[in-house]
Amino acid sequence: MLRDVEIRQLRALLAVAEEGSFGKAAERLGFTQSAISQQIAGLERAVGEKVFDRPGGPKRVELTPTGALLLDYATNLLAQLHVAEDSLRSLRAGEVGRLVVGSFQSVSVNVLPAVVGRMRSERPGLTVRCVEEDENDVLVARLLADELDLTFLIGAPDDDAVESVTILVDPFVLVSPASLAAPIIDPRRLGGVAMIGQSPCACQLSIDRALRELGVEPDYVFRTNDNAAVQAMVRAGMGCAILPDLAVDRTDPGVVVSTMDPPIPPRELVLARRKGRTLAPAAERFVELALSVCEGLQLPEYLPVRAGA
Amino acid sequence: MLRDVEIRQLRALLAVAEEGSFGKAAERLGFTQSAISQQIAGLERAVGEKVFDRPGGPKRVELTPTGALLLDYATNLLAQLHVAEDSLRSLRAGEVGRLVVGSFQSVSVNVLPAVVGRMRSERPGLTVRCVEEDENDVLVARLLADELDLTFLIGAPDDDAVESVTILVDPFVLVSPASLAAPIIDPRRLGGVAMIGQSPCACQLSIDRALRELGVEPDYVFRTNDNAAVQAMVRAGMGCAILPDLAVDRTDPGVVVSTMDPPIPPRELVLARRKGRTLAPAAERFVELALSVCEGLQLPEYLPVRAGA
DNA sequence: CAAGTTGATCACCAACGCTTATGATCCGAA
DNA sequence: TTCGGATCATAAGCGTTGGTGATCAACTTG
Repeated sequence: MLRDVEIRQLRALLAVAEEGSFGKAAERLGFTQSAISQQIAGLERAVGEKVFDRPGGPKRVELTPTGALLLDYATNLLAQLHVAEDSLRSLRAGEVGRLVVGSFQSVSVNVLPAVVGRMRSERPGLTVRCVEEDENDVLVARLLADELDLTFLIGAPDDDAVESVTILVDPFVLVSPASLAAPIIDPRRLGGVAMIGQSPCACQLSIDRALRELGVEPDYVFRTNDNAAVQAMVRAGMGCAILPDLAVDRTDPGVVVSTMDPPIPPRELVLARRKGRTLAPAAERFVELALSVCEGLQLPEYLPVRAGA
Repeated sequence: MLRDVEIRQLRALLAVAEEGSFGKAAERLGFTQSAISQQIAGLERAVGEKVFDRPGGPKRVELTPTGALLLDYATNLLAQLHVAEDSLRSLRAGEVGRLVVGSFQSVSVNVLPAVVGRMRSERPGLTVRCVEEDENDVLVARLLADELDLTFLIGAPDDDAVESVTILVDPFVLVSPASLAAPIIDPRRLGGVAMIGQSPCACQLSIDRALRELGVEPDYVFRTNDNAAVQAMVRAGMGCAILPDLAVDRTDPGVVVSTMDPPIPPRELVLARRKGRTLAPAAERFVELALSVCEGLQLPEYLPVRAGA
């Protein structure tokens, strides 16, 4: 039945119907008249009935009712193929395509807006959706569940189904109240000092580990996952905090931000994707833009060099 | 580009996407794994990019963004093909299809309702459209212009682009006022008798020709194309009329209907179609039903035998 | 009736597309 | 780490398909 019609035959149907002649149709499609004759014959074999009445001689061939019905669908079908082609072009140009990015607080505040902004100005039609999660593992899980195309993470994950590129090395800084006589610089002096911290996320755990290696057991008097809240606590003189540089509001006159000496290992911000998974061009572009934005961030403020200044 | 994708490849795309495996898809479609591999490869060649990510090993193959986009269209396309198949079935069953029939007054009143009624009870979904024209030639012209699929005509047309079947031989009868002492039977006695006629259409002309051959010059005191009006005029005693039997209302007690002796040549009602033109099954059925309905009409009332009775 | 259309058909041949068989790759268990 | 199992890719073989070019047959027109 119709199961074995070929697109080529539908194109022939359309051309013949419009031209009213096998020969003209052949010319239009770049075939010989013989080929068109065979294509239509094949179509008629598949359909089981004639699709054209052939009056013979120089008269136009005319569609049978069956042919007219078929032409309707053929036209539609071929049009859809063109639409598909256009969509494909748009996809290639990065103008469309799902783009769901996993993120977390400090990135959402300091990196994402710039990246998304540049994406949107480059590709006005595209929508980027962001999903925020505090836990690294949750982000990885959602990436693997195909809910995310890309995700920001803290540190390259230990999962070989995931591939990641480092986009920013974000050093930890010590934040102390401006009211303090001399700001603390040496983390080893934090023993016995009241501190503000986060609940034990990946980031916080790495800080604690580093402090213990320096022989310091941190004393957290308050914990919150809201970076601004941490900073407000410090400003209020409730204690000191160690925060990723990216999470600190440096315009706040109520706190002093100091590079630690000796430093503790900085956190790495990476952008992760499923290994072996092809991404839409728009997503690829997102990675490039994220890298470019972070380069711009690193130079003025976060360069490791500054640690020695 | 997309210009040379094949339906077979879209089917493979769909099957692989659903099964998550080339092998399973092959099994479903009745091919070998190798064939599917080649079909997908061909599709990817046509599209210009990979359509599936192949993780290797027993993992599911997964659509790339391009593949997902393409699948959308493929699904749609294949669905349309199924719809087309259904439509074709309906057409074959005579459930759908344009059916425009040309007609004229006496047929519209006495034949069409029965035929259309049987069509509609046989095929509830189908709509039959009727176009009424008084002139035979106009009907033929509209048939040739493809505005009509079929048309009733008076007499087989003299045009070899048209094919016709006689569906009814309709004798002319003489209609005289009931008030008349003795109804006229011999048309030769019509000389000098006031008559009601139609304007000179094909039908009227053939009556006049026949009368003249009998040596009678008809004297029309009133002309109208409305058969009921003609009969009303006769009833009112304004004169006699010669009408096709089919056009006469025999339930009217105000007139006397008589078979003429000698008779004049009856008119033939035919159903005409364009020669060499395939008709929709519904139209073919219409012809059959028209024949059957007219057979039913002929027997009780219009049989030529009755002329001798 | 002859000329000039037009579609159908035949013979031929290249290319396609399927199958079978084998190779390469990856995962997971031992 | 290594081996077995599963998966897709690739190569060779081969029948079929689908193209061209040359007629053929049917029809219209002068």
